[in-house]
Amino acid sequence: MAGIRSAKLKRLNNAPQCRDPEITRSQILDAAEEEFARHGFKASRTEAIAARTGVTKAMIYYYFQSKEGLYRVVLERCATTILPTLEQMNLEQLPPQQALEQFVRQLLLHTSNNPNLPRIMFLEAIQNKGKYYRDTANLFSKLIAILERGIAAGSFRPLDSRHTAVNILGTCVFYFGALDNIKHLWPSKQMLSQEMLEQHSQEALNFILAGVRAQ
Amino acid sequence: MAGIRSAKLKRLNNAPQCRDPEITRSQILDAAEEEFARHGFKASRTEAIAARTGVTKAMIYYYFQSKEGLYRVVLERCATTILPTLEQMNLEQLPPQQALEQFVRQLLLHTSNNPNLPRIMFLEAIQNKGKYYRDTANLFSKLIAILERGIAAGSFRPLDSRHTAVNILGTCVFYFGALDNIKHLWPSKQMLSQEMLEQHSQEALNFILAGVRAQ
DNA sequence: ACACTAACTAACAAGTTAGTTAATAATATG
DNA sequence: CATATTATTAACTAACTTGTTAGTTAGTGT
Repeated sequence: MAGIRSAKLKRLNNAPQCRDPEITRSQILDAAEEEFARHGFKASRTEAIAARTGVTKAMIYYYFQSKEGLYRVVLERCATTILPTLEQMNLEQLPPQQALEQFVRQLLLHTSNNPNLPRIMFLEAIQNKGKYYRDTANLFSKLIAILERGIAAGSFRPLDSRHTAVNILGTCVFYFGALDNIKHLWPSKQMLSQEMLEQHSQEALNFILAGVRAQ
Repeated sequence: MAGIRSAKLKRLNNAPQCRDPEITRSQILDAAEEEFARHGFKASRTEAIAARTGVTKAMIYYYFQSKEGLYRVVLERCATTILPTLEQMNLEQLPPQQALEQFVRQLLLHTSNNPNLPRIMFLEAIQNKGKYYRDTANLFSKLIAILERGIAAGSFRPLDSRHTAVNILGTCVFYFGALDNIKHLWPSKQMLSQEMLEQHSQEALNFILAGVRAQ
């Protein structure tokens, strides 16, 4: 147990109280993301977020004005990356099967890197009816376009593109949303370990490609 | 604006104050199920549940002792039906393909009749880490058994049974969990209408059967 | 060394929410 | 029909949570 003076200079697990706005701000965001992904907006406690960060509750208001302000920034930070990446891939120019495979691979990679994202989006949609964030629309329309191209080309079976898009998205993200419902199936594994994420990605991809293929 | 006296005798939309414990109890349960399915345990307000029912908050404590007591009963009521039904179907005796089809049909029927169930289970798992309810285990082991039988018999491709079980369950219930994320895809439809539920069931079944089939 | 500012804290005010209680209205029963 | 019982309410309390404020500490330029 170090002296009071030195403890005062530390943050969290012996990280020094940094007094660096960039760092503090992003530490609060990280903590908030975890908290919001578990509890949703309303049931999250600003006090708990502050405690995780190792900083006072007042800092949330110093940097983000309100609990809602913090929540908005968390949502924005979560949601930015995937679409631009998909745009760059020029999936329209690939044959439908390959386009679908690339789309799914990218989505799985993205969720593997941001496992909180599906839960935050669920909770946001369920609890706040998308008041603070919508915009899964673009993702869906990209996927639907690929599916319809594939049906027209005869490489996919004659499926309903919208329902199937939902089922594909579901297969990719359900694993993350249901983490705590299913972890008992792998008693000795960490659900977010590299190994498990790769397994999930591989199995999800196989399942999806088999699920749409014209026999 | 009717007189105060007459207003006092009514419940909800002009339903008379019934004073029937059976009815009141189950009305509270219905209201609580909706509320808990939207907000989870912590963020649900007893006041809001009471208001939905058209009864005073104190009635929750009269019938269920505590908010937690009410929540437990809601969870139990949600979760009871599916497993016994599956047991009675003697799926072990059917060939794997048929067993899987029956399993999935039954699960889809059950979730269609109880669309709050998936969301409540999500929220319970995410927010409370299954403190109040676990027991998706039996459902999973039944499904895994069918899959492994099918792989051994060569009627299913060589998939990972646990991951695939998760993907199958996910395909069945994701629709209900993500209701608010996806409803924009059908601007003119009601997501829980008979028509849409049948479509979802049909498409989910096709997707799943195609997803596991050998070759 | 000194003034100045940005980052931060502790303590509190205001509002919300779970749970209680004492009284009252409807119903059943002898 | 009087009385006991059960269902229900209104008004309250205690605990909790958001947001505020007044003041403290650490760094920076002079």
